[in-house]
Amino acid sequence: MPNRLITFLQQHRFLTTNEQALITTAFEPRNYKEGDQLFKAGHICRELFFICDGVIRITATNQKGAELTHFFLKEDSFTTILYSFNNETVADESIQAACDADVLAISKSKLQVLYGQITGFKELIDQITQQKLMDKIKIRNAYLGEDSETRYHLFMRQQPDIVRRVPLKDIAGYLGITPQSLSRIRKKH
Amino acid sequence: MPNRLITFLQQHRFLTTNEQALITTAFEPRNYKEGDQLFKAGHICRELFFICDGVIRITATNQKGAELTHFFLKEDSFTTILYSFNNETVADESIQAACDADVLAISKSKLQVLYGQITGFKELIDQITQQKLMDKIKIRNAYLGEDSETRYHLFMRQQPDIVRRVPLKDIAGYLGITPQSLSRIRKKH
DNA sequence: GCATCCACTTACCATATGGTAAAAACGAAA
DNA sequence: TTTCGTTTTTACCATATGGTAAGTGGATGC
Repeated sequence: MPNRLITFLQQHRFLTTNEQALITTAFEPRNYKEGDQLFKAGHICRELFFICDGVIRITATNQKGAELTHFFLKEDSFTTILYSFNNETVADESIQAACDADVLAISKSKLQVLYGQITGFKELIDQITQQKLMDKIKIRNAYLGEDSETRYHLFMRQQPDIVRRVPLKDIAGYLGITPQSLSRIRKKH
Repeated sequence: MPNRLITFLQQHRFLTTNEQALITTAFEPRNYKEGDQLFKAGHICRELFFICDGVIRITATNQKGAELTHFFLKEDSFTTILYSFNNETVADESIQAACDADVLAISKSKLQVLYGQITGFKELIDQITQQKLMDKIKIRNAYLGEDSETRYHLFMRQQPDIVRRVPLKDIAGYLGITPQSLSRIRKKH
Protein backbone atom coordinates (compact mmCIF):
# COMPACT_ATOMS: atom_id res chain seq x y z
CA MET A 1 0.00 0.00 0.00
CA PRO A 2 2.78 2.50 0.78
CA ASN A 3 3.99 2.00 -2.79
CA ARG A 4 1.00 3.94 -4.02
CA LEU A 5 2.14 6.96 -2.03
CA ILE A 6 5.74 6.65 -3.25
CA THR A 7 4.57 6.36 -6.85
CA PHE A 8 2.35 9.39 -6.39
CA LEU A 9 5.10 11.51 -4.87
CA GLN A 10 7.59 10.45 -7.54
CA GLN A 11 5.33 12.08 -10.12
CA HIS A 12 6.18 15.39 -8.50
CA ARG A 13 9.77 14.92 -7.39
CA PHE A 14 12.53 12.30 -7.40
CA LEU A 15 12.98 10.40 -4.13
CA THR A 16 16.10 8.49 -3.15
CA THR A 17 15.79 4.93 -1.85
CA ASN A 18 16.55 6.25 1.61
CA GLU A 19 13.85 8.93 1.39
CA GLN A 20 11.37 6.34 0.19
CA ALA A 21 12.14 4.17 3.19
CA LEU A 22 11.72 7.08 5.61
CA ILE A 23 8.33 7.93 4.13
CA THR A 24 7.14 4.33 4.04
CA THR A 25 8.01 3.82 7.68
CA ALA A 26 6.43 7.08 8.83
CA PHE A 27 2.99 6.36 7.38
CA GLU A 28 0.70 3.82 9.00
CA PRO A 29 -1.56 1.69 6.74
CA ARG A 30 -5.20 1.45 7.78
CA ASN A 31 -8.36 -0.11 6.39
CA TYR A 32 -11.76 1.47 6.79
CA LYS A 33 -15.23 0.15 6.06
CA GLU A 34 -17.94 2.28 4.49
CA GLY A 35 -19.25 4.68 7.11
CA ASP A 36 -16.18 4.49 9.36
CA GLN A 37 -14.94 7.80 10.74
CA LEU A 38 -11.28 8.63 10.11
CA PHE A 39 -11.73 11.77 12.16
CA LYS A 40 -14.63 13.14 14.20
CA ALA A 41 -15.61 16.82 14.24
CA GLY A 42 -15.24 18.56 17.58
CA HIS A 43 -11.57 17.66 18.03
CA ILE A 44 -8.27 18.93 16.70
CA CYS A 45 -7.26 17.00 13.61
CA ARG A 46 -3.66 15.92 14.15
CA GLU A 47 -3.35 13.46 11.29
CA LEU A 48 -2.77 13.68 7.58
CA PHE A 49 -4.17 10.91 5.40
CA PHE A 50 -3.24 9.65 1.98
CA ILE A 51 -5.93 7.70 0.19
CA CYS A 52 -4.57 4.57 -1.54
CA ASP A 53 -7.93 3.14 -2.52
CA GLY A 54 -11.57 4.13 -2.06
CA VAL A 55 -13.54 7.32 -1.65
CA ILE A 56 -13.44 9.58 1.38
CA ARG A 57 -15.91 12.30 2.17
CA ILE A 58 -15.58 15.42 4.29
CA THR A 59 -18.81 15.84 6.20
CA ALA A 60 -20.39 18.45 8.41
CA THR A 61 -23.69 19.04 10.13
CA ASN A 62 -25.76 21.98 8.94
CA GLN A 63 -27.85 24.34 11.06
CA LYS A 64 -30.83 22.01 10.98
CA GLY A 65 -28.74 19.06 12.10
CA ALA A 66 -28.64 17.28 8.75
CA GLU A 67 -25.37 15.65 7.77
CA LEU A 68 -24.03 16.83 4.47
CA THR A 69 -20.95 16.17 2.38
CA HIS A 70 -18.57 19.05 1.79
CA PHE A 71 -16.30 17.14 -0.51
CA PHE A 72 -15.39 13.80 -2.02
CA LEU A 73 -11.80 12.66 -2.33
CA LYS A 74 -10.44 9.53 -3.96
CA GLU A 75 -7.18 7.60 -4.22
CA ASP A 76 -3.97 9.58 -4.75
CA SER A 77 -5.22 12.43 -2.58
CA PHE A 78 -3.95 13.74 0.70
CA THR A 79 -6.66 14.78 3.11
CA THR A 80 -6.99 16.27 6.54
CA ILE A 81 -8.97 19.11 8.08
CA LEU A 82 -6.40 21.65 7.05
CA TYR A 83 -7.25 24.66 9.22
CA SER A 84 -7.48 22.38 12.23
CA PHE A 85 -4.28 20.55 11.36
CA ASN A 86 -2.31 23.76 10.76
CA ASN A 87 -3.64 25.97 13.53
CA GLU A 88 -4.51 23.26 16.07
CA THR A 89 -8.08 24.53 16.32
CA VAL A 90 -11.25 22.50 16.77
CA ALA A 91 -12.63 21.19 13.48
CA ASP A 92 -16.30 21.32 12.55
CA GLU A 93 -15.88 18.74 9.81
CA SER A 94 -15.45 15.00 9.97
CA ILE A 95 -13.65 12.61 7.65
CA GLN A 96 -15.55 9.47 6.73
CA ALA A 97 -15.13 6.53 4.39
CA ALA A 98 -17.74 6.79 1.63
CA CYS A 99 -16.91 3.23 0.61
CA ASP A 100 -14.38 0.70 1.87
CA ALA A 101 -11.01 2.41 1.76
CA ASP A 102 -7.27 1.82 2.22
CA VAL A 103 -5.50 4.78 3.73
CA LEU A 104 -2.06 5.78 4.97
CA ALA A 105 -2.01 7.95 8.08
CA ILE A 106 0.70 10.11 9.61
CA SER A 107 0.60 12.24 12.73
CA LYS A 108 1.53 15.90 12.62
CA SER A 109 4.58 15.28 14.81
CA LYS A 110 5.87 12.45 12.63
CA LEU A 111 5.27 14.58 9.56
CA GLN A 112 7.41 17.32 11.03
CA VAL A 113 10.19 14.81 11.64
CA LEU A 114 9.96 13.86 7.96
CA TYR A 115 10.12 17.52 7.00
CA GLY A 116 13.44 17.69 8.85
CA GLN A 117 14.76 14.50 7.30
CA ILE A 118 13.89 15.11 3.67
CA THR A 119 15.03 18.38 2.09
CA GLY A 120 12.20 20.14 0.31
CA PHE A 121 9.56 17.69 1.53
CA LYS A 122 7.54 20.39 3.27
CA GLU A 123 7.58 22.47 0.09
CA LEU A 124 6.43 19.43 -1.90
CA ILE A 125 3.51 18.74 0.42
CA ASP A 126 2.62 22.44 0.53
CA GLN A 127 2.57 22.63 -3.23
CA ILE A 128 0.34 19.56 -3.53
CA THR A 129 -1.91 20.97 -0.81
CA GLN A 130 -2.27 24.33 -2.53
CA GLN A 131 -3.11 22.68 -5.84
CA LYS A 132 -5.77 20.59 -4.08
CA LEU A 133 -7.28 23.66 -2.42
CA MET A 134 -7.58 25.35 -5.81
CA ASP A 135 -9.16 22.25 -7.32
CA LYS A 136 -11.69 22.10 -4.49
CA ILE A 137 -12.69 25.71 -5.01
CA LYS A 138 -12.92 25.24 -8.75
CA ILE A 139 -15.10 22.15 -8.48
CA ARG A 140 -17.40 23.78 -5.94
CA ASN A 141 -17.62 27.05 -7.85
CA ALA A 142 -18.91 25.20 -10.87
CA TYR A 143 -22.07 24.33 -8.91
CA LEU A 144 -22.82 27.89 -7.86
CA GLY A 145 -25.91 29.34 -9.43
CA GLU A 146 -26.96 26.10 -11.12
CA ASP A 147 -30.19 24.24 -10.43
CA SER A 148 -30.24 20.73 -8.96
CA GLU A 149 -30.44 18.95 -12.26
CA THR A 150 -27.52 20.88 -13.74
CA ARG A 151 -25.50 20.28 -10.58
CA TYR A 152 -26.09 16.54 -10.88
CA HIS A 153 -24.97 16.51 -14.50
CA LEU A 154 -21.92 18.59 -13.61
CA PHE A 155 -21.10 16.14 -10.84
CA MET A 156 -21.25 13.20 -13.20
CA ARG A 157 -18.97 15.07 -15.56
CA GLN A 158 -16.53 16.33 -12.95
CA GLN A 159 -16.33 13.20 -10.79
CA PRO A 160 -17.77 10.36 -12.89
CA ASP A 161 -16.02 7.64 -10.92
CA ILE A 162 -17.40 8.81 -7.58
CA VAL A 163 -21.04 8.42 -8.59
CA ARG A 164 -20.52 4.71 -9.17
CA ARG A 165 -18.81 4.04 -5.86
CA VAL A 166 -20.75 5.85 -3.15
CA PRO A 167 -24.35 5.66 -1.94
CA LEU A 168 -26.82 7.98 -3.66
CA LYS A 169 -27.81 9.67 -0.44
CA ASP A 170 -24.24 10.93 -0.01
CA ILE A 171 -24.28 12.42 -3.49
CA ALA A 172 -27.59 14.09 -2.72
CA GLY A 173 -26.09 15.57 0.42
CA TYR A 174 -23.11 16.77 -1.59
CA LEU A 175 -25.33 18.45 -4.19
CA GLY A 176 -27.51 20.06 -1.57
CA ILE A 177 -30.69 18.17 -2.37
CA THR A 178 -32.71 15.36 -0.80
CA PRO A 179 -32.29 11.74 -1.95
CA GLN A 180 -35.88 11.94 -3.18
CA SER A 181 -35.12 14.86 -5.45
CA LEU A 182 -32.02 13.16 -6.80
CA SER A 183 -34.01 10.01 -7.46
CA ARG A 184 -36.56 12.13 -9.32
CA ILE A 185 -33.83 13.78 -11.41
CA ARG A 186 -32.28 10.45 -12.31
CA LYS A 187 -35.62 9.05 -13.46
CA LYS A 188 -35.72 11.74 -16.17
CA HIS A 189 -32.72 9.99 -17.67
CA MET B 1 -1.61 53.75 -0.71
CA PRO B 2 1.43 51.43 -0.80
CA ASN B 3 1.72 51.98 2.96
CA ARG B 4 -1.35 49.87 3.46
CA LEU B 5 0.42 46.92 1.82
CA ILE B 6 3.60 47.43 3.84
CA THR B 7 1.61 47.63 7.08
CA PHE B 8 -0.24 44.47 6.12
CA LEU B 9 2.91 42.53 5.30
CA GLN B 10 4.62 43.73 8.49
CA GLN B 11 1.92 41.95 10.46
CA HIS B 12 3.33 38.70 9.12
CA ARG B 13 7.04 39.41 8.88
CA PHE B 14 9.56 42.19 9.53
CA LEU B 15 10.64 44.15 6.44
CA THR B 16 13.78 46.26 6.21
CA THR B 17 13.57 49.80 4.83
CA ASN B 18 15.20 48.55 1.67
CA GLU B 19 12.70 45.72 1.27
CA GLN B 20 9.84 48.14 1.83
CA ALA B 21 11.18 50.36 -0.93
CA LEU B 22 11.51 47.44 -3.33
CA ILE B 23 7.94 46.38 -2.70
CA THR B 24 6.53 49.88 -2.92
CA THR B 25 8.22 50.47 -6.27
CA ALA B 26 7.16 47.13 -7.72
CA PHE B 27 3.44 47.61 -7.13
CA GLU B 28 1.44 50.04 -9.27
CA PRO B 29 -1.41 51.99 -7.63
CA ARG B 30 -4.72 52.03 -9.49
CA ASN B 31 -8.22 53.36 -8.88
CA TYR B 32 -11.32 51.58 -10.06
CA LYS B 33 -14.93 52.68 -10.19
CA GLU B 34 -17.80 50.38 -9.29
CA GLY B 35 -18.31 47.93 -12.14
CA ASP B 36 -14.80 48.32 -13.61
CA GLN B 37 -13.07 45.10 -14.63
CA LEU B 38 -9.62 44.48 -13.14
CA PHE B 39 -9.37 41.34 -15.22
CA LYS B 40 -11.62 39.80 -17.86
CA ALA B 41 -12.34 36.08 -18.12
CA GLY B 42 -11.06 34.40 -21.27
CA HIS B 43 -7.47 35.52 -20.83
CA ILE B 44 -4.50 34.45 -18.76
CA CYS B 45 -4.37 36.42 -15.52
CA ARG B 46 -0.82 37.72 -15.20
CA GLU B 47 -1.34 40.18 -12.37
CA LEU B 48 -1.64 39.97 -8.64
CA PHE B 49 -3.69 42.63 -6.87
CA PHE B 50 -3.66 43.91 -3.34
CA ILE B 51 -6.83 45.68 -2.25
CA CYS B 52 -6.12 48.87 -0.26
CA ASP B 53 -9.69 50.09 -0.11
CA GLY B 54 -13.05 48.88 -1.40
CA VAL B 55 -14.67 45.58 -2.26
CA ILE B 56 -13.71 43.35 -5.16
CA ARG B 57 -15.75 40.48 -6.50
CA ILE B 58 -14.74 37.41 -8.45
CA THR B 59 -17.40 36.81 -11.07
CA ALA B 60 -18.26 34.11 -13.58
CA THR B 61 -21.02 33.34 -16.00
CA ASN B 62 -23.13 30.28 -15.32
CA GLN B 63 -24.53 27.79 -17.85
CA LYS B 64 -27.58 29.94 -18.49
CA GLY B 65 -25.47 33.03 -19.12
CA ALA B 66 -26.25 34.80 -15.86
CA GLU B 67 -23.41 36.61 -14.15
CA LEU B 68 -22.80 35.48 -10.61
CA THR B 69 -20.35 36.31 -7.85
CA HIS B 70 -18.01 33.58 -6.70
CA PHE B 71 -16.45 35.60 -3.94
CA PHE B 72 -16.14 38.99 -2.29
CA LEU B 73 -12.80 40.34 -1.14
CA LYS B 74 -12.07 43.54 0.73
CA GLU B 75 -9.08 45.68 1.75
CA ASP B 76 -5.98 43.89 3.03
CA SER B 77 -6.50 40.99 0.65
CA PHE B 78 -4.41 39.78 -2.24
CA THR B 79 -6.40 38.60 -5.19
CA THR B 80 -5.82 37.11 -8.61
CA ILE B 81 -7.21 34.15 -10.55
CA LEU B 82 -4.80 31.77 -8.91
CA TYR B 83 -4.92 28.73 -11.19
CA SER B 84 -4.57 31.02 -14.21
CA PHE B 85 -1.77 33.04 -12.62
CA ASN B 86 0.16 29.96 -11.53
CA ASN B 87 -0.32 27.69 -14.52
CA GLU B 88 -0.74 30.35 -17.22
CA THR B 89 -4.05 28.87 -18.30
CA VAL B 90 -7.14 30.70 -19.50
CA ALA B 91 -9.34 31.90 -16.64
CA ASP B 92 -13.12 31.52 -16.61
CA GLU B 93 -13.52 34.10 -13.86
CA SER B 94 -13.30 37.89 -13.95
CA ILE B 95 -12.24 40.36 -11.28
CA GLN B 96 -14.49 43.35 -10.85
CA ALA B 97 -14.83 46.31 -8.51
CA ALA B 98 -17.99 45.86 -6.43
CA CYS B 99 -17.67 49.44 -5.27
CA ASP B 100 -15.06 52.16 -5.92
CA ALA B 101 -11.71 50.67 -5.01
CA ASP B 102 -8.03 51.48 -4.57
CA VAL B 103 -5.76 48.64 -5.60
CA LEU B 104 -2.07 47.87 -5.99
CA ALA B 105 -1.15 45.73 -8.99
CA ILE B 106 1.98 43.76 -9.81
CA SER B 107 2.76 41.65 -12.84
CA LYS B 108 3.86 38.06 -12.50
CA SER B 109 7.29 38.87 -13.90
CA LYS B 110 7.86 41.77 -11.50
CA LEU B 111 6.69 39.58 -8.64
CA GLN B 112 9.28 36.98 -9.55
CA VAL B 113 11.96 39.67 -9.48
CA LEU B 114 10.79 40.59 -5.98
CA TYR B 115 10.97 36.92 -4.97
CA GLY B 116 14.63 36.99 -6.00
CA GLN B 117 15.34 40.25 -4.19
CA ILE B 118 13.67 39.55 -0.86
CA THR B 119 14.60 36.37 0.96
CA GLY B 120 11.55 34.41 2.03
CA PHE B 121 9.13 36.71 0.21
CA LYS B 122 7.74 33.90 -1.94
CA GLU B 123 7.15 31.79 1.17
CA LEU B 124 5.38 34.74 2.80
CA ILE B 125 3.07 35.27 -0.17
CA ASP B 126 2.44 31.51 -0.45
CA GLN B 127 1.53 31.30 3.20
CA ILE B 128 -0.90 34.22 2.94
CA THR B 129 -2.34 32.68 -0.22
CA GLN B 130 -2.88 29.29 1.39
CA GLN B 131 -4.59 30.88 4.38
CA LYS B 132 -6.88 32.80 2.03
CA LEU B 133 -7.76 29.65 0.10
CA MET B 134 -8.73 27.92 3.33
CA ASP B 135 -10.83 30.89 4.39
CA LYS B 136 -12.62 30.91 1.05
CA ILE B 137 -13.49 27.24 1.35
CA LYS B 138 -14.62 27.67 4.92
CA ILE B 139 -16.88 30.61 4.12
CA ARG B 140 -18.39 28.86 1.11
CA ASN B 141 -18.85 25.57 2.96
CA ALA B 142 -20.95 27.33 5.56
CA TYR B 143 -23.59 28.01 2.92
CA LEU B 144 -23.85 24.41 1.76
CA GLY B 145 -27.13 22.77 2.56
CA GLU B 146 -28.74 25.93 3.94
CA ASP B 147 -31.82 27.59 2.50
CA SER B 148 -31.75 31.11 1.03
CA GLU B 149 -32.82 32.85 4.18
CA THR B 150 -30.22 31.09 6.32
CA ARG B 151 -27.55 31.83 3.71
CA TYR B 152 -28.43 35.52 3.85
CA HIS B 153 -28.20 35.59 7.63
CA LEU B 154 -24.89 33.71 7.48
CA PHE B 155 -23.60 36.22 4.98
CA MET B 156 -24.49 39.14 7.21
CA ARG B 157 -22.71 37.39 10.06
CA GLN B 158 -19.65 36.29 8.08
CA GLN B 159 -19.15 39.45 6.01
CA PRO B 160 -21.20 42.18 7.72
CA ASP B 161 -19.22 45.02 6.17
CA ILE B 162 -19.71 43.79 2.61
CA VAL B 163 -23.50 43.95 2.75
CA ARG B 164 -23.35 47.69 3.42
CA ARG B 165 -20.97 48.48 0.60
CA VAL B 166 -22.09 46.59 -2.49
CA PRO B 167 -25.32 46.56 -4.50
CA LEU B 168 -27.96 44.09 -3.40
CA LYS B 169 -28.07 42.37 -6.76
CA ASP B 170 -24.43 41.33 -6.33
CA ILE B 171 -25.20 39.81 -2.96
CA ALA B 172 -28.13 37.96 -4.46
CA GLY B 173 -25.85 36.58 -7.16
CA TYR B 174 -23.35 35.55 -4.50
CA LEU B 175 -26.01 33.74 -2.47
CA GLY B 176 -27.41 32.00 -5.52
CA ILE B 177 -30.80 33.68 -5.50
CA THR B 178 -32.57 36.38 -7.51
CA PRO B 179 -32.64 40.00 -6.33
CA GLN B 180 -36.42 39.58 -5.97
CA SER B 181 -36.02 36.68 -3.56
CA LEU B 182 -33.45 38.56 -1.53
CA SER B 183 -35.73 41.58 -1.38
CA ARG B 184 -38.51 39.29 -0.15
CA ILE B 185 -36.24 37.80 2.52
CA ARG B 186 -35.16 41.21 3.76
CA LYS B 187 -38.75 42.37 4.07
CA LYS B 188 -39.32 39.69 6.69
CA HIS B 189 -36.85 41.57 8.86
C1' DG C 1 -37.04 72.26 -12.71
C1' DC C 2 -37.77 67.61 -15.68
C1' DA C 3 -36.30 63.37 -17.88
C1' DT C 4 -33.71 59.26 -17.80
C1' DC C 5 -31.54 55.37 -16.01
C1' DC C 6 -30.86 51.89 -12.75
C1' DA C 7 -31.55 49.55 -8.47
C1' DC C 8 -34.84 47.90 -5.58
C1' DT C 9 -39.43 46.50 -4.27
C1' DT C 10 -43.82 44.35 -4.80
C1' DA C 11 -47.16 41.35 -6.93
C1' DC C 12 -48.86 37.35 -9.40
C1' DC C 13 -48.38 32.88 -11.18
C1' DA C 14 -45.83 28.60 -12.48
C1' DT C 15 -42.81 25.20 -10.91
C1' DA C 16 -39.10 22.84 -8.66
C1' DT C 17 -37.94 21.15 -4.29
C1' DG C 18 -38.79 19.67 0.51
C1' DG C 19 -41.40 16.95 3.85
C1' DT C 20 -43.92 13.02 5.04
C1' DA C 21 -45.11 8.54 4.08
C1' DA C 22 -45.17 4.15 2.03
C1' DA C 23 -43.62 0.76 -1.22
C1' DA C 24 -39.93 -1.50 -3.62
C1' DA C 25 -35.26 -3.04 -4.11
C1' DC C 26 -31.10 -4.50 -2.28
C1' DG C 27 -27.80 -6.59 1.01
C1' DA C 28 -26.45 -8.60 5.19
C1' DA C 29 -27.09 -11.82 8.62
C1' DA C 30 -29.41 -15.81 10.71
C1' DT D 1 -33.75 -19.94 2.17
C1' DT D 2 -36.08 -16.18 5.30
C1' DT D 3 -35.73 -12.09 7.93
C1' DC D 4 -34.24 -7.71 9.00
C1' DG D 5 -32.41 -3.23 8.04
C1' DT D 6 -31.05 0.16 4.85
C1' DT D 7 -31.18 2.44 0.52
C1' DT D 8 -33.76 3.91 -3.27
C1' DT D 9 -38.00 4.88 -5.52
C1' DT D 10 -42.56 6.70 -5.91
C1' DA D 11 -46.49 9.51 -4.58
C1' DC D 12 -48.93 13.41 -2.59
C1' DC D 13 -49.11 17.89 -0.80
C1' DA D 14 -47.14 22.30 1.02
C1' DT D 15 -44.08 25.91 0.11
C1' DA D 16 -40.11 28.50 -1.25
C1' DT D 17 -38.09 30.28 -5.26
C1' DG D 18 -37.92 31.77 -10.15
C1' DG D 19 -39.88 34.34 -14.01
C1' DT D 20 -42.36 38.08 -15.75
C1' DA D 21 -44.02 42.45 -15.10
C1' DA D 22 -45.08 46.74 -13.11
C1' DG D 23 -44.36 50.26 -9.77
C1' DT D 24 -41.21 53.03 -6.61
C1' DG D 25 -37.21 55.48 -5.35
C1' DG D 26 -32.78 57.73 -5.83
C1' DA D 27 -29.05 59.44 -8.55
C1' DT D 28 -27.40 61.75 -12.56
C1' DG D 29 -27.62 64.77 -16.45
C1' DC D 30 -30.06 68.11 -19.42
